[in-house]
Amino acid sequence: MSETLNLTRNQELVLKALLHSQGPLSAYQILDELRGEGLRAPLQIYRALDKLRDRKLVHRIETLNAFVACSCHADHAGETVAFAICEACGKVEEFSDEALQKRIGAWTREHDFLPARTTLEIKGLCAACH
Amino acid sequence: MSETLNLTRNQELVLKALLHSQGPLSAYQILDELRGEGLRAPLQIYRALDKLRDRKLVHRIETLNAFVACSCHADHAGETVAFAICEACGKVEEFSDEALQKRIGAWTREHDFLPARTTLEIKGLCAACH
DNA sequence: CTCCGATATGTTATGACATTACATTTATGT
DNA sequence: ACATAAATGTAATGTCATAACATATCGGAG
Repeated sequence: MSETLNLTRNQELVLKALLHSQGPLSAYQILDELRGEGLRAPLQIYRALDKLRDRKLVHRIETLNAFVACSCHADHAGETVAFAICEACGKVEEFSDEALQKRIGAWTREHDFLPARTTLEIKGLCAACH
Repeated sequence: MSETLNLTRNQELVLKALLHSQGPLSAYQILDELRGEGLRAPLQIYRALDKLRDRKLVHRIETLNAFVACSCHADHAGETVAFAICEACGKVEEFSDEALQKRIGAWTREHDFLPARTTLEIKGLCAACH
């Protein structure tokens, strides 16, 4: 799978670290996990993350300063991705809601605002934690 | 006005700095503006910001690591506040959209997620900048 | 194949944002 | 006026992210 994506070694290591993780990881946590693989500097992680984010294989969670592997198997080009973040267990649920996007689009049209990127993050307690 | 809010000196200085600003300010930018008033340490700013945020007089823009004075004169207790951020001129438009909140509420109910705080930030170009 | 440009990597240093810990002062209520 | 809670001052440190520069690797054109 990763092979067909033509990832470089560092990119693949970073993506795997995120895929194996239960929750989001900060760049420095990823670095710590990959020191055994020879990675030493934060920039090595950030560079890999940048490429992975370009390809939508990884998302940044703004409210956590952390990163998650994309769990949406569809190709969400252009789509806004949203997150529900459990403050108890740390799990992050990624979703994309058509109606929500329409509603955001309606607001931006009404206000003549040209949207580029939308960040939507909901913090609370997931089904398992309340 | 500020007097009726019973703000402390530091809180008032920080709030005024934000009110006088065209756009969002980072805590360190606020500090720089207030050195003349005798403030010296980041913590003095962060503490004032925390109190102001508790009282919803100030909001944090997560995607900018910066803060804005609340521009909504209504009392938005419990409401989700959203932001449209112009990447050209830096202006931040604060808004609260009923339909949007309903839609987010619908998603959380469907997924049995108990929401606490929602962050919604749209980056793009404002009417004046495109 | 070999050369070249583009891309990725390695490394050090530094910048930007935020908090911990502790001592002191000021405000508030009884 | 006294006790307690809230706010303040200060230094040090922790966390997140990027700049600058040198080197190596990949992929295509000749």
